[in-house]
Amino acid sequence: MPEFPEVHTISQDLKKNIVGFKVKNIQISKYYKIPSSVQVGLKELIGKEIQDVDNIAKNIVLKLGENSYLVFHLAMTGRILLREPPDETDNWVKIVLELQKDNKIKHLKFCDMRQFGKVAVLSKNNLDILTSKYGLMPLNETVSMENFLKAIKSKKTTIKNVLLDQKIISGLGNIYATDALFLANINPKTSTQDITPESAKKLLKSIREILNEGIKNRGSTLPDKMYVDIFGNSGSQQDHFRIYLKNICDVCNGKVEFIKINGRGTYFCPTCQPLKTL
DNA sequence: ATGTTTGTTCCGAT
DNA sequence: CATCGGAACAAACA
Repeated sequence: MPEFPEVHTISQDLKKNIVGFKVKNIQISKYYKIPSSVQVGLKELIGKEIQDVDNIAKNIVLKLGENSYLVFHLAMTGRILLREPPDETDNWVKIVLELQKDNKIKHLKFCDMRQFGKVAVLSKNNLDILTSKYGLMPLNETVSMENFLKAIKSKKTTIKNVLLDQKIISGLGNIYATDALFLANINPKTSTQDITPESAKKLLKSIREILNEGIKNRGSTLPDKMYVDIFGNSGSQQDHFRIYLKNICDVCNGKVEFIKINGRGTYFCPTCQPLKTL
């Protein structure tokens, strides 16, 4: 679900709206099964002030002190909502942080229908360890085509698979990877070993274009409405999908093919994305 | 009842 | 060792 543009939208909106607030109380749903160590870590946040919010790959990171970071991973169906009381109407609420600044109260809710999401309270050292597990961030301007090509070639698999491997390239999920490959005219089944410097250059440019557009449009909200921003509003990138969910190619009017690669639904146009082998 | 889903991890097979 | 496919986590929907 949330990929980089969605997570980035959430973390930036949180930053604007909760920095300076203190954690007044924390409620954990009794139906939500998390390790007791995490429950203890959460309770230790009471009384601390939110100093900063950012994201590391698809993780949302709240800084509550030099050595105390609250990290959420939303996986498929996680949501972060910021509500002002009274506010009892949200579904699948697992954790509520009651925040206070002066006389203002806000409720930061972590919701998760399928419960594949993760929450953790990490020390600076453990946050650094988490950070080190992620590969290059395509939007980082210091990433060159050479770095990117080297990362791609470090694994022998399909280009689609390597784009989704967070240890190699971080932030892309199924939707944005699918659209970026279409934009770069690369067949998703192409072997990483067959990617040329020219196509790597075009792919990096396409990934940046699609991620920046996703950020500008505040993410993608599919028909199931699972992703919404912290205020409960939908994004609009779904109105600009290049090939994801489509039946007919917008460019050539040919029939879009739908296949599974590593179990993930993959759309591609056989005409615009021919399979090339060296 | 079956198949599908934006993510990640682990296991066994190859 | 590298990689793949499937299962698992759990819930809603068509």
